[in-house]
Amino acid sequence: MGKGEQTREAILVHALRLATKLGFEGLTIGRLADDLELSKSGLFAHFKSKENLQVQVLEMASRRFIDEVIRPALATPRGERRVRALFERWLAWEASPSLPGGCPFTAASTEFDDRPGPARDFVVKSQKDWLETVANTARTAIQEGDFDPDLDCEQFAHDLQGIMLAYGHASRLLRDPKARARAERAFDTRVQSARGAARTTSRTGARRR
Amino acid sequence: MGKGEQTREAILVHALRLATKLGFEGLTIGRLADDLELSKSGLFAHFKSKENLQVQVLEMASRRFIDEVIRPALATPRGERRVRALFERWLAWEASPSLPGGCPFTAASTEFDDRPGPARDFVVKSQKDWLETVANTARTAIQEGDFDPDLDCEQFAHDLQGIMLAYGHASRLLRDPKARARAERAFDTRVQSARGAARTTSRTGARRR
DNA sequence: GACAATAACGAACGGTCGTACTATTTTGAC
DNA sequence: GTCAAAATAGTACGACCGTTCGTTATTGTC
Repeated sequence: MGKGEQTREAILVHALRLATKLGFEGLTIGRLADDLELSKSGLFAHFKSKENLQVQVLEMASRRFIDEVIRPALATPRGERRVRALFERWLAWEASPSLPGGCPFTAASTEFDDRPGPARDFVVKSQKDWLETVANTARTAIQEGDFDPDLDCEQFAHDLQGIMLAYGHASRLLRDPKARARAERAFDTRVQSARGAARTTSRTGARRR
Repeated sequence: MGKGEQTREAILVHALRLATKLGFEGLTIGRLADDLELSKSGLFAHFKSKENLQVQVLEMASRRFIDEVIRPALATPRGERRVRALFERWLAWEASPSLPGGCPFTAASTEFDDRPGPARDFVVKSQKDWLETVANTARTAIQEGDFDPDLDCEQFAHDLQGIMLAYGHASRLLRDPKARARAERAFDTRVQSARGAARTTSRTGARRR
């Protein structure tokens, strides 16, 4: 890895940090250069525009999200347990020390929802991918016999999204110490209802139909 | 109402409009003055700082929220119906033409959650009040025998918040045409579970215990 | 209709924004 | 160690930011 790529990486790490606290518009090239003790123009040269910088920050966030949330969850056993892993990994992601302002996609979602452009496009794609991953994981939980075959997996993913957004709202804005417990309880309830009539109590490997 | 208050009101109306689309930091005095064909300094004189402007915009949003969501809902019969009214009024609020970028509190929540100051303080207070209103309404639904007496009303309010946030996410960012249906379904499911063992089928006025 | 109070304006301030250029330094291959 | 290439710095730009101040126009009261 050449020198250029090295500093570019360092810039993006810090930029992501900042973006979670100040937002992606609040993220500023001058501030970034000061913090990293680089000249504004030197930093700017790595990205050819601010829009580009924003997109690259989002791309790094996406890579990290896959590494820290999706990949580990996919390494757990299929079925409800994997759904649960996805959720727990997400909670850890949201509370990650390297994201002091919380999930960057949550911030980006409200910030770009009315601002067309490549940044918005990327956020939309990321969120759709994420929802699809959750829905697919729920589908495997059906196949494993954990979830009701009649479960609407897209609805399930949508509902999980709501639980996660509410968690961010309660913990970040309201600083509610019960936020975590609330999120877990909401999750448990939702999973419970997703089980439906799939199985009653015991965890055999048997599949329905 | 004197001339001053009149234009101040007009400014706030448009500022709220803008804030839903551009955010409260993106809201700019120059832009605001241009749009309303006022001088920057003339407009500025109405508020003594931008922070003040932001707070006053939030205050107007709060007044409108009470008029358009809370008050009408409180005019409906107590019990589950009132909870439902609260939710439906909120959906209308979020889609109101005068709020082209959606609910201003949703935007403000993520924007100010890491920025201390009077604006943040006001948003926190607003959201706490709102959650409390929802929880209290759920409590009356318990009293009416519609909801399970063991229902955790704060949890219920928290969950509704998640449903609403997910609705904004799906409709505003993802432009998902099914967003509304998803939100309604999530709401129905949550209400169903809040009923618990309170009543079985018929809607008599009978109370449990 | 006079006249104080209020509202709106115009110009300017120091700052910071993103960006464009040209120079200088540093890097890495030979 | 040389030398082209790559990375960084320096300077400047026009635009807009929030804010201040002195002036002018409008309002509402008597």
